[in-house]
Amino acid sequence: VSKAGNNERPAATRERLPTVLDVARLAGVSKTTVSDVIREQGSVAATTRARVFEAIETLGYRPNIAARSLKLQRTEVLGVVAGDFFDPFNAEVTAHIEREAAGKGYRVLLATTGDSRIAEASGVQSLLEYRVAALIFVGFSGDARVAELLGTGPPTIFISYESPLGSSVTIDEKKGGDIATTHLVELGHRRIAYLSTTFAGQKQLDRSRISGYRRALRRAGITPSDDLVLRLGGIPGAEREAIVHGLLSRKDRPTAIFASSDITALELMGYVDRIGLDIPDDLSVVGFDNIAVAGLPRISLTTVAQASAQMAKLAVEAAIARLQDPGLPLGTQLIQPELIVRRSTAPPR
Amino acid sequence: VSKAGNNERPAATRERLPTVLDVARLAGVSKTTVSDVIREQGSVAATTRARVFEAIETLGYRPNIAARSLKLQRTEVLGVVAGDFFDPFNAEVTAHIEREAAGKGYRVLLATTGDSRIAEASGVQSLLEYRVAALIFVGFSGDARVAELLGTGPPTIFISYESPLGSSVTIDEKKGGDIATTHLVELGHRRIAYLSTTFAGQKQLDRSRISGYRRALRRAGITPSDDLVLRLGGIPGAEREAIVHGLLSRKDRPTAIFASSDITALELMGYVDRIGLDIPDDLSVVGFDNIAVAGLPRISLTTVAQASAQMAKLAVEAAIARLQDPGLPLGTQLIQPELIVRRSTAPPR
DNA sequence: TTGAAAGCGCTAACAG
DNA sequence: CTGTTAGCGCTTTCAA
Repeated sequence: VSKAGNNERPAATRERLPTVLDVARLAGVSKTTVSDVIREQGSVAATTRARVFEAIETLGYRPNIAARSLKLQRTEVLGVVAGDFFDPFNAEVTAHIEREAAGKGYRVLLATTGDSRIAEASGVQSLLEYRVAALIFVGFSGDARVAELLGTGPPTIFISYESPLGSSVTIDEKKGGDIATTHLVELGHRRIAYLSTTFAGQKQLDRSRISGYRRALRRAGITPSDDLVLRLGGIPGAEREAIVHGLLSRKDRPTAIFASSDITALELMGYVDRIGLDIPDDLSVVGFDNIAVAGLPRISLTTVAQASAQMAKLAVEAAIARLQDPGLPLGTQLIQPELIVRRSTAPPR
Repeated sequence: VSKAGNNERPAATRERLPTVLDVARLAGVSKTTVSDVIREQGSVAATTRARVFEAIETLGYRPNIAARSLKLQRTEVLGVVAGDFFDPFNAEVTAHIEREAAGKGYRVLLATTGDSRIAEASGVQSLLEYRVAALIFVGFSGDARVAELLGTGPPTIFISYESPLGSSVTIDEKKGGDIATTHLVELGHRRIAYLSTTFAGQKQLDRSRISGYRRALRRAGITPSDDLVLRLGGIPGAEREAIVHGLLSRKDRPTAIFASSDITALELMGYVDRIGLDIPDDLSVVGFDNIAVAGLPRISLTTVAQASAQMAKLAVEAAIARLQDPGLPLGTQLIQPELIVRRSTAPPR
């Protein structure tokens, strides 16, 4: 890390930015008129308007949003709380939320939690201090402190979570777990394991997917075994690999694994490759999310697709709808999961 | 998409949130005292303080940041302008920026551009209206309109870009292009192509990496050929594949390709797999960025690493330093690129 | 140790 | 069609 200074003149002490008053003076009108021109409201004579625009231009005037929000008692900012962006699913959803929000004139204020409940709670607290117009959770731990904060908060939308605290946009998680497992059952697998590495917080999500997994097994006449359910959230990487290694070394090792997310499936594939087992010949793997990389030929992961763009769109729309009509009832928008069959699954041999 | 309403009572009309004044009244003190307690300033008697805290608690009071910023004439918000999050490199850097900023008491206000200059300009404009304390660009198009906006703006830090408009945190792009190409040369390759799909905006970055590529070729006594430089930014996917297919169908086809980013390399690998060529036996591929998936066994992409966490940290630190001392000279923090050799490169056969 | 009052930049009555 | 004025919630002199 080297450092190359350059000889730019240091920025002069930051002078005050121009205000409506400055513009008004320069244009020879009152504050109100300037305000009206900016907001395209009231009726201002064309010539006056032109002068105002000119003044704005020459001064480089930019409205101060903080002052406006203070007066208006509302903001056009959406608070987004997301786990982290190392799971591309979160990043993709957040990107779509931002695009969607920007299209509707809203900005996104971000708080990532890095899978820490403390960070989650303090992030939410902070977003609330900014008086965000609405809050969108891209995944939620269910933390009680956060729930309490939300009580007096703005409209809240949960993605991939359901709670009476707000509206939800989620796929049918249980059904997702079911179709993934059913796919494996139909291929002829009997010993099917479940693997999750989602952080300790994401309990609800884990539970729904597992219950779908169990339902599918039972329907096929297979008794679910707790032995085959590995929840490795919060466990460090090396230890995780050892546990998976253990699972795959048993004489009655599973012939298929349903991973609770693509990122988990990818991690698993790494372990499996290192052990020297072949996917799908020795082991079938199904993921969940259908992140972009899952479709790469090298990966070709069979997975349950969540339409991230659609979910983001619905979440933003729901947030704004609740904003415009606070009386709107809460509800859940349930998206249908879709199985994407690729080459990581095959009949057991 | 089905919709399940539930019977929650609709939120009552949003009553005004409590203010310092409400707290003051309840605690039987003045606004000033409340303010002092909150900001842990001045000297307030312990008993008074306790009463104030109690009032805050029962009222569920939360300071209004907009009002505070208006008074203080500053915010603790960092504006982040990023291309999009479909390139995991951007997502990773942004995630690190957010973590780093949060640790220092700053929030991140986001504007993604989706590779559109219009979105970039309007996003910056909007962030400036929010009076962000500093701006961090995760990649920049170099657009002149934006440059103009920045003239009167807050401290600006560019990641992966250099400009007199602000400070920079970037790896030595030219050297990166050089070491990637040199690696291929040393393996014995002579016909080495360059491929980029970065959006039309990212010219500077493309240019630096290409110039490193050319330098390495010349050093090896190879004359760079424009024929082998493919810049496919802005060209739709199907057409791209056809062009790459064309390149790889020539009788004197290249035996190696240096891709300007991992995401481009991944895309390329997909095309190559579909053509039926083997990597690395028929074609060596080097990427740039070292995003998380590049290390997956299935991908095992040789690449030039950019330390995204470090870059984010330096960018946030630089931003805050400039905030605290506006007289600080601009400068570039140059990070050294590092070649990560994996299994996508081998000698030509 | 506490309180009164002014003002940050903006919008919205309400007059003229 | 334009201007005056009050006030959003907060911090900060300056007095008491």
